[in-house]
Amino acid sequence: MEQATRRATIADVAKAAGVSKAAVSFAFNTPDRLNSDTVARIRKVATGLDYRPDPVARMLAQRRTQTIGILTPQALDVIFTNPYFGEFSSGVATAAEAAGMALQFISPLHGSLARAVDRATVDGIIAVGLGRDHPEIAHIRRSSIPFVLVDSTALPNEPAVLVDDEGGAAAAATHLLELGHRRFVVIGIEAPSAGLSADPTADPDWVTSRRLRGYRAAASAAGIDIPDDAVVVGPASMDGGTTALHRAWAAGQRPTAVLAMSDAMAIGALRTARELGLRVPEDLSIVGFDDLDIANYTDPPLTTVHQPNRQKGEESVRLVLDRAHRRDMEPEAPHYFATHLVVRGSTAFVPPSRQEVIDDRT
Amino acid sequence: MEQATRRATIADVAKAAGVSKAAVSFAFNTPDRLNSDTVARIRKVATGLDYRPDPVARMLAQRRTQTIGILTPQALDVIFTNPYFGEFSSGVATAAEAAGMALQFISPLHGSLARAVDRATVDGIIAVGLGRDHPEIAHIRRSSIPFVLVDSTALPNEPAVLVDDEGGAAAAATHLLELGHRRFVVIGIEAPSAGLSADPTADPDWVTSRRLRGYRAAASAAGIDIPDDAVVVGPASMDGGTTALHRAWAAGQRPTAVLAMSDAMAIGALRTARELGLRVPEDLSIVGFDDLDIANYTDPPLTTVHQPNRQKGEESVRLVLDRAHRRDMEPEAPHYFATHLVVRGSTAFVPPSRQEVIDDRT
DNA sequence: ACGGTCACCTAAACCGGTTTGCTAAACCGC
DNA sequence: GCGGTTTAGCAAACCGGTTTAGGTGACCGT
Repeated sequence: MEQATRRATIADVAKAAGVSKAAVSFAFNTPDRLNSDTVARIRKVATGLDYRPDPVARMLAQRRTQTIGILTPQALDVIFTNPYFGEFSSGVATAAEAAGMALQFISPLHGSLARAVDRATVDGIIAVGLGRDHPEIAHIRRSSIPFVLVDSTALPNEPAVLVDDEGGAAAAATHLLELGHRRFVVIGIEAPSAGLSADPTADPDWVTSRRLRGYRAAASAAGIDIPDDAVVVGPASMDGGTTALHRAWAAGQRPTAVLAMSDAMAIGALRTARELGLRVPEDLSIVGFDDLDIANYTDPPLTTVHQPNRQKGEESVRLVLDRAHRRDMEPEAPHYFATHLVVRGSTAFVPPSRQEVIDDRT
Repeated sequence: MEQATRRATIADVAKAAGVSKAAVSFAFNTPDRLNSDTVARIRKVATGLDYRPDPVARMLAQRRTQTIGILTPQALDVIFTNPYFGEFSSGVATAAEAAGMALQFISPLHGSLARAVDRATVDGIIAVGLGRDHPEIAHIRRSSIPFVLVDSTALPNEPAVLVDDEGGAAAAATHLLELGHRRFVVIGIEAPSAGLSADPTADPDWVTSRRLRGYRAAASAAGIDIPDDAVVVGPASMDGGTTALHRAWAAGQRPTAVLAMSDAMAIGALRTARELGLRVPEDLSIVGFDDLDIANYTDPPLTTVHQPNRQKGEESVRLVLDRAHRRDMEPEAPHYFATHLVVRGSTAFVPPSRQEVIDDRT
């Protein structure tokens, strides 16, 4: 009784309907080429056989996959719990869906990004946060798959989606300086596969370097120095933020304000502050970066640098699709988005009491 | 000068190396079948030509895609910003990576989940949160792609990953009852495409129904009633939680405790409490559900029902891969995970002052 | 009655790999 | 020096669609 349950192929439908494979294909893809009665008949037979064209065969024949890939140097399990990525991907998804494109995530497979790229069946790649030191950039390039770089200035002649990191960072620092703060701790994002390089700012293209330049530019304009030992880094997560600030505190840092390079880390810092018995913003000001949805829901609500996360995602697919369609390869200028400070509740004037504490430290 | 930049195919490599296509294929996949010198030569030629086997052609020939799909009835843009999904997907990614599987997201394409399923090139599907009312379940079934249901009791005879929703919910309610609370507001998750059905508990399989049963079971065991108008629903987001609690308040509800069915909504409720001038937990207790990472970072830290989000993801891929490999289709029992209450700082004894407020209401 | 159009449909090539016989040569023991 | 077994590699079928280049017959005007 039990059928062999092999799916019906286009040949089965053709035979059953007494037409050629081509006719069946036409019936679905370009029905205008067929008599409408024939189309109806073929469609009916197809439905009866529960025919569903094999998407893989279709991809091969058409040489396009209708899929775009999001590539990240970090493993997916960390990516998916990073709300910044969530918002960015959300933007990607919006635009991809509008364009009828499916979405695939490309991340190191057994540790190798190159292998993952080779196995990816995509028409275009959106590569997020690839530093100059990532050799896979060259690999992607050679693969001749259109791509766009996000948050990376590593390849100035390739299409890219960027934000004004330095400007945003400067605005954050300036805000704190205007509130009277002079002693900062900076919480940076560690490079993904930075490997052994102890210096998080070794790569001048890495986001931490860019934002740090912004902080320092504003500070030095006010005659203030942000020394290297006031900079701590960690993974861009809440836990990373908590740990980083604890580490700075343990190392003797007694800031009145914290400049965090991501909201997730800022939320972590918020917790460290509680654990240290510091009230925010009365005892310690904290400003984040990203302006995640959740920045509005913390207590106090987070002062942070806004960047258009979802919009960056949408723009990325626009660029990569653009490039996939007209392959003329004219080098496109990087697309820069503006950033701006959003002042909420986590920053305040520097308290005189804390000022003493600062002078206390040796 | 400029090459035609067509990628080298296996035929090109074969010709250049003076061997057959089969030999090239063997050189990469089953080198044992060839003389090792030949393998080396072929590999060298391939490298020289920058040959990279077309993954699509390979999929077609092998009839497997090495990809698993995560299917959701909601659009991807909402999924990606839902931290519960993030943690679940994180678990999926971990196990998928270990198995060498790529990950694809399947969500309604131009509004149609069925169309999205038909276009998906996956070896297995992990379907999250599909209610009994989703007709696409039948579609997936017919498609003969192995699948596993997550958070859905709609198909008792199919492999599924579930948690003890009722038990967890009962534990949450019991905890509050023991703290003396008697007046609750329940914040539920609205059904995705519930459509016009005003009643969020219309579908007894829907997560909101399951958890509500748990809350009510515990309450009625204590002789307490949770009336329908103490139940408000919204999307499972922070904003959904904020709005829902505001709506309940506006409708005259004056609870001493809030039972939220997701941590995201609980965080939203936390904000509503602040906006209403209520301190948590002094004036209002709030307990969430999910035990997201962030539940540890709110102020106060969130009392919530723990469920193993990542583990559910990992188990899902294990089940679906299992089913894909040995296709014997023996119906497997649903896999249930336990839940348990995690008491943190957002719940406390009901305050006498608030008790008066309650008696105040008309 | 005949060449020309047009509408409709087909045969066959193609996409780029994998896999299944099968053959030819080398090796082997006796 | 002969049958039997390995070893190495090839040709061709195959996966399941799409697409191109015709072919067939009906209709049409003259």
